[in-house]
Amino acid sequence: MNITEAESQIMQALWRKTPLTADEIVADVRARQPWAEATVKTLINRLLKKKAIKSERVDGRHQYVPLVDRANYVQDESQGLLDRLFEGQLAPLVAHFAQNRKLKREEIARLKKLIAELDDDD
Amino acid sequence: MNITEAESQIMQALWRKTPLTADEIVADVRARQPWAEATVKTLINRLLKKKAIKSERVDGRHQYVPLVDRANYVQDESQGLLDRLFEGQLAPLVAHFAQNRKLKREEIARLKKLIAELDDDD
DNA sequence: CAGCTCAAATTACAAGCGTAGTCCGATGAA
DNA sequence: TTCATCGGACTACGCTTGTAATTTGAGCTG
Repeated sequence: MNITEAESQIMQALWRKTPLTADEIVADVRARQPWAEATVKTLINRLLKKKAIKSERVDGRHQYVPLVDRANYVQDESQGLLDRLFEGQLAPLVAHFAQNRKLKREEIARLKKLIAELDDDD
Repeated sequence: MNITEAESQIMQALWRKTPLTADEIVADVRARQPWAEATVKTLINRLLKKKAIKSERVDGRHQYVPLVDRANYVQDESQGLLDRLFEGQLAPLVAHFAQNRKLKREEIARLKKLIAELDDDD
């Protein structure tokens, strides 16, 4: 039930806008990836088989809709990374980026604001 | 030159302690994964072929040493995730976790401290 | 020296994946 | 009605990955 890297391009398209026809997916994906049309079609079919998306015939054409939720997917992927590399926690990741000076001033500002709001919320 | 999920277990072992003999790697990895010894050996060899680790014969036995740097690997993986799912930026990731209430009070505190220090540093 | 033992290297093999071409059936045009 | 077209389904194929067994080679043992 795993969505592969390549397949995730199709999901991204559907997450941006739903539903889409096969053509629209192809167009969206091909704007980003140098794949043949047939390749995108294959990916769509694999996702159908995996029940990650579904299709319904709407007057002649197929419309595709995601069945897996983006937030969910993102959560799983992210947590997976944290688990593999950062003992499951977010702070060490942030620390890593901080240490490696991979944070632009603007990002720091955003983070700061975020954290502050968090505090309020909680 | 890609390190797969399974292979990364061997890397983790070597990053924890270097150098290690094949036996030691096997022991370390098998403490975490239910893999046959042969499997771990295979992974070691694939990493050798990929030049992700090297071995040197030290009186009869082979000693294995990582050639790729952990910080580097972590950086690449993390950035990859950010690129794929968060427009390459850290703040959206943190925001995602925040929104999904995946942050424990303690983690928030840690983040807060981190960000504060960052500010100082910078 | 002949065999045994253990580590290292080689080989195996199915499933998944990236990448894509081909086939088939419905729909519209002539 | 026949033919061309087009979208969707099916087939293809080599590479990678997970998982592991088998073979080889070097040193130890008798």
